[in-house]
Amino acid sequence: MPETKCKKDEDFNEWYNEIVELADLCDKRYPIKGMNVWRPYGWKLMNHVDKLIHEEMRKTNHQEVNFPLLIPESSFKKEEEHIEGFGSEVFWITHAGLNQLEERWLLRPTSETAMYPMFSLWIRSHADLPLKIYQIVNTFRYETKQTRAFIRVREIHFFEAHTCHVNFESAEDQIREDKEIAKRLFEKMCLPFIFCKRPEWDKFAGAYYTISIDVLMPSNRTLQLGSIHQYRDNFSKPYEISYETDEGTHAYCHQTTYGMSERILGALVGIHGDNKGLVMPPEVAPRQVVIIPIIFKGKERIVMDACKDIYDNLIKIGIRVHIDDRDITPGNKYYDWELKGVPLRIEIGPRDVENQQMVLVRRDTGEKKSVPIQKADEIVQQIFGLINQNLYLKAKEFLDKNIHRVHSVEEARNLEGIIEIPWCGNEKCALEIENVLEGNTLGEPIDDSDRPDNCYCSLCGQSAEKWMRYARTY
RNA sequence: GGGCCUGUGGGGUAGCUUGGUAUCCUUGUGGCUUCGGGAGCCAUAGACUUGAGUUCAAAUCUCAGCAGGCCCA
Repeated sequence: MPETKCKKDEDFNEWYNEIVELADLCDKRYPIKGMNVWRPYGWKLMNHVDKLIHEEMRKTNHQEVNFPLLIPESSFKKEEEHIEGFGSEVFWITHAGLNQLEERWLLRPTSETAMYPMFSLWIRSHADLPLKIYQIVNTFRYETKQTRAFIRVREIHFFEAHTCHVNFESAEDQIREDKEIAKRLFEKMCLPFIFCKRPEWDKFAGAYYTISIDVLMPSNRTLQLGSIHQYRDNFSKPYEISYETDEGTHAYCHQTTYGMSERILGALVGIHGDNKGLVMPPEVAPRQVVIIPIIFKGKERIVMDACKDIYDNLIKIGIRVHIDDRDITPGNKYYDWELKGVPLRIEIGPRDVENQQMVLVRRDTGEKKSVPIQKADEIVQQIFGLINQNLYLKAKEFLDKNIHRVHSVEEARNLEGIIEIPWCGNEKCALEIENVLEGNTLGEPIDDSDRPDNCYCSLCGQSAEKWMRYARTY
């Protein structure tokens, strides 16, 4: 049985490193740390994830834009907290050709400071609001820590939505919509997640508050897949994004942003994969069905014809299907497509053609069965449903099993995964809990209104204000 | 910022202690035979991170650079 050298449940990090290269997702040999080459299969996969995002944006009336990569230093420096947060990790451009630039430029670490001077020009009246735009572009951060394919990189494949609203309440409505987008999107990718409201000292630089979207990787470390930020008027004031109200007065906009990256791909690989390779949910699989002809001498024609019939049948209902007619043995092809995570395999040999049957093999369970060729379209769609359900439930079960609500650090000490523990609201206590638990503060749950009544801060013993989540993170 | 380690065909490796002939697996290419879980045979291609030094002779020893990994602050 051919499998990865490193086993997923023995050394997850090594397994992950092995799999991203074996499956042709990326090439890490590019000579700059944290900048990997997207290979065709990986890029295709990313495009399919992006396609789901584009769909959501269309449904929610966001317009796509594309801003320049470079930002003048003066634009960047208008919001103080923002500079402090990003200052140490931006790439600077100081020269052009043989000349030193009069004003330095930087590669966007995110696009607030590129967009907001333009927003200031675009928005004049309440009729221009809400403004809802987004882009999917590369952003740059000079990471000094260890980099990891798709998880911690220096050139980030970044989705960012930016919105402007007449007031705080309207921006809050946007955040409600953002949360719904996340629920729909990640369900399609079979990725159960949690929302966390990040603690004051760890929110996005310049934000009023930040909500993170976190998944739990098999290593029991969390991976943040996205952020939703409420800016209030923190940026609109320094960038002078104001409008004329219907009463003729002037007011500053309230803003939100929504960010996600190729970390989604990291989660798909890490959460669904196994020791045979990737396991892709049908929604994002570049190839959803692969047909393997089993050719015997003299029977080439009838087998290929049957394959073609099934192919036509599936393509008609929009399935991404591929006939693998390479001149290598069938077994070789099986391993290849299992490595790439194709959800469903169809085998057709002379025996099947005779019986008007085909062999179906599920990637997620390995289950194999013969079904009538005529019903291919119907059965394939039905099985996609089962695969989605199975992948989601497996991941959900793992997540639920590893969220632990406890009342003291002693109880938490030997637990893996995500810890929820009562906390008094004092930053010092939280940081000390981080030390004791050797984890990071994720934030407080927002999706349940549970308050830790009659509970006491697990550190100082004062009456607890909220549940706080801790975990080891990527 | 401080410390430690590594660099050999496309990939994975042996050789380095004790200087002299670069090993094995995989992959690529051409051909014949094959095809229900990585088929076989034949032919063929392909590497010592860069520079300097020591030496008759350097993958091997020394120094420096570049690149990567890990640990600490």
